[in-house]
Amino acid sequence: MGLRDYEQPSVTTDIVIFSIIDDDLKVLLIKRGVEPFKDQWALPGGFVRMGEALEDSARRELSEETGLENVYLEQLYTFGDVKRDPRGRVITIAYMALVDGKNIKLKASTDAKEVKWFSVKNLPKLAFDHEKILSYSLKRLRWKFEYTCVGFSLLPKKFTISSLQKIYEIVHNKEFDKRNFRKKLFSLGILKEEGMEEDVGYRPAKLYSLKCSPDKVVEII
Amino acid sequence: MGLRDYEQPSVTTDIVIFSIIDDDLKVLLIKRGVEPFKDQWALPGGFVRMGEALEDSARRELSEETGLENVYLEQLYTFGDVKRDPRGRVITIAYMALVDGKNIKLKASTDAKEVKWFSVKNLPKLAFDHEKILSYSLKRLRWKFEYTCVGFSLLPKKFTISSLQKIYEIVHNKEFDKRNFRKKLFSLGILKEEGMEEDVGYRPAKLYSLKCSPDKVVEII
DNA sequence: ACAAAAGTGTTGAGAGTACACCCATGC
DNA sequence: GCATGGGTGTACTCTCAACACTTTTGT
Repeated sequence: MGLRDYEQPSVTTDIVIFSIIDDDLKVLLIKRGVEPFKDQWALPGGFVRMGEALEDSARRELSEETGLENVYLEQLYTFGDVKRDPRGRVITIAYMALVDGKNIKLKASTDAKEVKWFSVKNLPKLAFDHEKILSYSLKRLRWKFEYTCVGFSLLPKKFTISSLQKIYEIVHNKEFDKRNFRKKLFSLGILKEEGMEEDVGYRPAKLYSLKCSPDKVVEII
Repeated sequence: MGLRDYEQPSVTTDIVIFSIIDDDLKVLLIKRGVEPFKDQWALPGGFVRMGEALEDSARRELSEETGLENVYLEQLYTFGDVKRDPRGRVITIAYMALVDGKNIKLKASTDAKEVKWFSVKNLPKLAFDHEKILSYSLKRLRWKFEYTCVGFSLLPKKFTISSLQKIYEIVHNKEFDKRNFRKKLFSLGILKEEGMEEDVGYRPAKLYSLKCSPDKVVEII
């Protein structure tokens, strides 16, 4: 029996890009330039090309909106409700990316009139089932923060302990004790010393980098 | 721009059905009755129908092979390598089901010549990328066992503490201390008393049921 | 009385939590 | 010398791990 004996749905990838900007957890949204949902905010995404692996499709979207490559990217979940797209049956594979917010220049792409960071505390109404996708990603993000090193991906390669602590405080929306946070991190043996900060207007902090993969399972908090 | 302006891949669901039978972790495989990979073992699966939600497709496969409904089912991951199917571009959404091994009558379905439980320690060569899918599921299974109540889904509604402990020992392939295991479980407050075993040839044990959802996050071990 | 599995407590070690002060630098 | 964030130690609590014997039932 051949493949064409079955009707085929369309397949897209959508990508939830998180970053920390101005001490706030933000997500990147685009304003749609085409129907359906023209002029509404939505997650960046697009059709998977025939010869393109799923992750490559997500990376392509990511790069089109942010110009970034080599960032942390993980497949989240596949959403395939029959009526999630008014054009017909469209199944979407959602990805989550974590990027270092500094040094990103946003560029509006072909399908998007506008590209903007939104605080997760203050989101607009979203197209399709993107609210569902986003709320799922937020759960996953918080959860992965506790059990893995993914949080480090929101920072530059070399970072200070207190910048890392701030990231954790923002994502979990609560404060941690400085001494306990440092003690825990050092005890995990995942940090490598990388010299000192320079040219800051106060006592320079030590810089560290991550020795292990961001996916490594460790209980950070 | 319409959906048909893009070539469309085919979409299937595959399902990894785990059970504990004869004190061993088993997975259900079918022997394929059609090309490609005719006569090779594979995970049960099939094309997603146009008006069918993804999870419904997986439940349909599950029911076709085992006759079971209302079992624990979770979406795992979506595999979409360009060359994973020799017929063309086929993206598959993998699901994992956990079933109580007793009282299952297997039935060969239309696409399958044979249906059989295999020990995860002794698997045959599998069709497509099903070895990758299976190895991913095993990781996820062990991991979910530690952090959630999913393990209970491998048992009947009412179970004894020692049958539960045995499940955990089989999945993690190591032994646990009886007193510590019981203490931990009781301290979680997720068990409800359900009377006693009857007609066993030794001291009857108390029966319990699970008060919470199998997905509830608790550190069991 | 014996076989088979059920059920039960204590102790020691290690991890987590709470808590406050001095230090290095730039201006 | 002062403002800014960097860096450090201790005591208490709680959880986890190790460990062996008595109880109940059927035969």
